[in-house]
Amino acid sequence: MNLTIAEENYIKAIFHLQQAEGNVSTNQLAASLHTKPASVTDMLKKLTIKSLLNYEPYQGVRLSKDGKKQALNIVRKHRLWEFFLVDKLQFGWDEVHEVAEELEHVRSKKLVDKLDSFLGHPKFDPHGDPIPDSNGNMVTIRQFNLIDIKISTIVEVCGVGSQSAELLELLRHKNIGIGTVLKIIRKFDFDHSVEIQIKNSDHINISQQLAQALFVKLI
Amino acid sequence: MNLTIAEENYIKAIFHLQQAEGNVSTNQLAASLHTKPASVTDMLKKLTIKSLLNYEPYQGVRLSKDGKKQALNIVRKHRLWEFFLVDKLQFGWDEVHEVAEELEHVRSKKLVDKLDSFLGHPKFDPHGDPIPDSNGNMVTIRQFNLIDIKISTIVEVCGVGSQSAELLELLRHKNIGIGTVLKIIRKFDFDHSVEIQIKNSDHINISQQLAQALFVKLI
DNA sequence: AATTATTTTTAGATAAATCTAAATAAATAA
DNA sequence: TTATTTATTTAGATTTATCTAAAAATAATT
Ligand SMILES: [Mn+2]
Ligand SMILES: [Mn+2]
Ligand SMILES: [Mn+2]
Ligand SMILES: [Mn+2]
Repeated sequence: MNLTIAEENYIKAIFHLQQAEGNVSTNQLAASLHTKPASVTDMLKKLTIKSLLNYEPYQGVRLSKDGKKQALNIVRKHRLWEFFLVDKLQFGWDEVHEVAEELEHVRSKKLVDKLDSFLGHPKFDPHGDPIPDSNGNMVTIRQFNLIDIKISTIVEVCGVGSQSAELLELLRHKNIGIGTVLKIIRKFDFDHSVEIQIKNSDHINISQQLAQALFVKLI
Repeated sequence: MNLTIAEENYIKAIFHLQQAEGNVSTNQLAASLHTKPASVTDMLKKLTIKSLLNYEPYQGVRLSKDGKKQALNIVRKHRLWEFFLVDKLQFGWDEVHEVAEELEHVRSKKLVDKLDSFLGHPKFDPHGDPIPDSNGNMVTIRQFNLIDIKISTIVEVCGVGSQSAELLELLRHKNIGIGTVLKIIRKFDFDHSVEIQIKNSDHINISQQLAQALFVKLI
């Protein structure tokens, strides 16, 4: 069954939202897709008929098994294209999201699989998010929020909490990216900021907001 | 001014049709876009309002200056993506048209220009068609129809008359592609077939229809 | 429990892109 | 030159995706 671009964007948004919380509400979806609740309700009815999700009025939605499968395929395409843009075309990691938002809708299984080979079957996209394989499986690593790491621990940045241009601009300025290895030097109770050290360079200060937007793994 | 995918497909179709003939008729466009004449008329009115073409009822259309500029940009994207698919992703030249038909609509000037660099600024797509640069300029080579070449002449295949899967399948079978160098051995008056020789292999016979679908240059 | 506020759905419109069937214009043939 | 055929346009519908405004359901507060 072939989905329209709008339908694919809804399916993907529901997928991401239901990871965090349980049922996804109409308002959440409207906010996430920059559209209006009334439009969301219409689309939910349509996707229900296509049995991509389970929806009862006023109760929010969750993807069906088939819906989840479709979502994983779109996420796979999105992240593979992001990897391509950064790795092959030298885009900055803060510039690729929008473009991938269009490329993800190109329909050709052969294209995706050949792209995957060409890129060397990458496991993570430029933002540290795992790339599903053609069966929808992806690696899961135990990742922690930087704000929760104890002093003196050495960790590696492996993900960011949002794709916003503002966050990525700040990270670029502080020289922090996926794979950056850093040590927690000190934590301040007043504003919950964190002092860290990257490699052997000077100590730098990370605000509470920024620390909460960084996911790390122990090494 | 941002065009929809449907508008871009119309603009590109008009561009290709007006190369061959003068004014492009409603029926020609309908056939080329696999749509109905009534739909074409509607779209022509819309594109006229956007001043992308000059249209008077019953007289057919031609692109305006701006329309031609838009068309060249779409053609550029289409051919660059085709080159990418064949050169980097190992697609066959007979498999790329459909996929490029979607990729050509991804809107990002930066993407196109970076792709162009990544590919090494190719001048021709896998079917031998010239790729416009970012200003809309493309090389023009004097090319002839194979059917018109004299006996004993040595030529190089540089283009095909159509992108149809049927043609490309036949060419693949006969081991003929862009860049193939061949010699005209004999021409038969009965069916206007042509006997040719590729490199030092055996003579093979080319039907009139096939010879008319092959463009070559003198070397 | 009754009132108020919030969320969600329905009703009714609109714009884009398409279609079929009918009307009209242009081209061709008798 | 009139009649016939062909090409093109108009009229009226349909599907998809959106919106605003109003109604209804649910949740939160007195
Ligand atoms: Mn998208
Ligand atoms: Mn990403
Ligand atoms: Mn296209
Ligand atoms: Mn081509």
